[in-house]
Amino acid sequence: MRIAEAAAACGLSAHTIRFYEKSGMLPEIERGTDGHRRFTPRLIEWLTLLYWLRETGMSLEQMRRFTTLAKAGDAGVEERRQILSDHSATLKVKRATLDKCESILAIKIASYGQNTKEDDP
Amino acid sequence: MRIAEAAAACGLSAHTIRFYEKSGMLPEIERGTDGHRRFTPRLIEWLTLLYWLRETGMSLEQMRRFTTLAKAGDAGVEERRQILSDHSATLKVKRATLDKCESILAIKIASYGQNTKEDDP
DNA sequence: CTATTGACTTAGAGTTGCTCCAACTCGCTA
DNA sequence: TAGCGAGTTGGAGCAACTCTAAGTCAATAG
Repeated sequence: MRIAEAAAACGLSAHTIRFYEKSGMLPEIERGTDGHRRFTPRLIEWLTLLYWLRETGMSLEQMRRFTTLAKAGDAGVEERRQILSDHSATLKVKRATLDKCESILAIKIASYGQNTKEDDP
Repeated sequence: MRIAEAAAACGLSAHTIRFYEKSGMLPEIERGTDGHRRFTPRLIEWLTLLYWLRETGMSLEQMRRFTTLAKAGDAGVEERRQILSDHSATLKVKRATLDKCESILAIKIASYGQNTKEDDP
């Protein structure tokens, strides 16, 4: 699999995949005789996980740490679990933020019917 | 109200408030004889709304547009409503993203018990 | 057998949205 | 009058992309 296909499969752009590689967030990627990257299904899965982590706000720093642990094998499994469950906790907070904002928006939108001066400074 | 209090009240930092002002996302702010900004309750409300919009991912560009419309008064009320309801729709998408990621995390975390090789590249 | 097309490569500049720093002013207390 | 604390400004720095320029390589078209 080449980079364009990989990008389509995992959700990241080709640019971002290269950027992630350079930033040390990916395992070594094999190259073909043409020097182009070749992506295995395993790697696509990894990229897809990174996509979701990033999409929900994990920092590159955290993702780098996570990758480093994964490369180290069994030793880091406990910290890896910790990182993921911490992230899961922050998702709950983010959801509460969305909910709060939605209710503010609903009130605000409703107020426009009554009172067009609502926003004036 | 001075900038520090305003920051505490709306959730934005003093730095960010100044930055938003310079970027044209706030109405004119009065100054005291000392040249310091004075914040009215009205303005605090406005800042609080911006805080929630930004916190949930609205771009500064959108927020600038929204402010411009608000300054224009009644004329822009329809577009303002549109901006807010568009944003509300993107919040629903974001929530779906969070949910999806949470379920991926749950599966991943569970898999660490069974199979510590799970992540290896 | 060249020539062009298209997908890839790299290094590096640009963008967004802050965040912090340096150097300054002002009003106030001691 | 000296120092403190809260504010002021312009500008540098940072994260996480995102895009551009200039080039390589393989394959097909003429």
